Amino acid sequence: MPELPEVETVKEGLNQLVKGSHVNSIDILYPKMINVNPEKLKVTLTNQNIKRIDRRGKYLLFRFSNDMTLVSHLRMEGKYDVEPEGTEPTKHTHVIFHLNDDRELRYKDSRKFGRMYLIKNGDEHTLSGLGTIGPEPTEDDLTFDYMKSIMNKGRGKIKPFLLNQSHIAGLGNIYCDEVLWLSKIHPETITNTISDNQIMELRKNIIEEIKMAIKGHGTTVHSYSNAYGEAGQFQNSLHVYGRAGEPCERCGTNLEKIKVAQRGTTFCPNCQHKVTKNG
DNA sequence: AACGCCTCCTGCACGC
DNA sequence: TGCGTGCAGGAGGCGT
Repeated sequence: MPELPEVETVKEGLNQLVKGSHVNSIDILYPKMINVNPEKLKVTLTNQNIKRIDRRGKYLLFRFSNDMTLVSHLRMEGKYDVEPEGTEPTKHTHVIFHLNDDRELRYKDSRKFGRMYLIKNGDEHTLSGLGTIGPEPTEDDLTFDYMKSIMNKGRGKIKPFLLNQSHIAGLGNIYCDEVLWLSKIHPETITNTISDNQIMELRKNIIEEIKMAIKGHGTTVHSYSNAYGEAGQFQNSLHVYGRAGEPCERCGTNLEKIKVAQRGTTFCPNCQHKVTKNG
């Protein structure tokens, strides 16, 4: 499931492969995934250049030469491939951008969970998800004061709190479990009981983990690959995700898998505590 | 306002 | 073998 580091890797690949490319025509094979009707999308983006691709949280933002933006969210299985013109589309190919150099940019998605939105530049705030997205998990954007203020308002469990993109942008199920393990916080800890020292630790781990995962070109699980079709490296650096039943690297206790807010959650029952401010 | 629950969609792992 | 069943999961929408 692509999270921020995977989407960043895809963005980098797309900028190298299709930045500056001219769109000759567009085929839309699965219209349901787009928030405007197919004709409108075709009319708007045909004969435009892809100026560049940006990223915000897990959203890709294709900037076109007519000041329009195609927002693309990969959700679970979405990916982009660049292939020679005329390659037979697989059954998971949903949108094809025909470029003017005998190549095609193809959106593929085996689960059809991904979504695209067409907006004017600057109208990002009008989209329900992107419009309310929280700060990027970086040293400059995710300040301690911000973390403290939102966490002190959180009455629910920390895991779903971190998955909520309006709090912090880009964390998904994998990196959530990882940063909670790194911070020794139980995933069911009530958010506003977490001490300032733990908030500081959690913030540090979120920023560091995302930075390292981007360096490793993301985590490869299931079908994820970047626009080159390459796999990421970071799955080799995961401590809990996908390791239920294996011993914790810190204390040797077998890692457990539970459900928290309908999400599979792996953690160490021994060294991840529901510590409160009062001890 | 903040949170919980349901839905989308398909591939895959099961059990018989 | 092949069928049916249940599960996974990000985020949007809705109810509380």
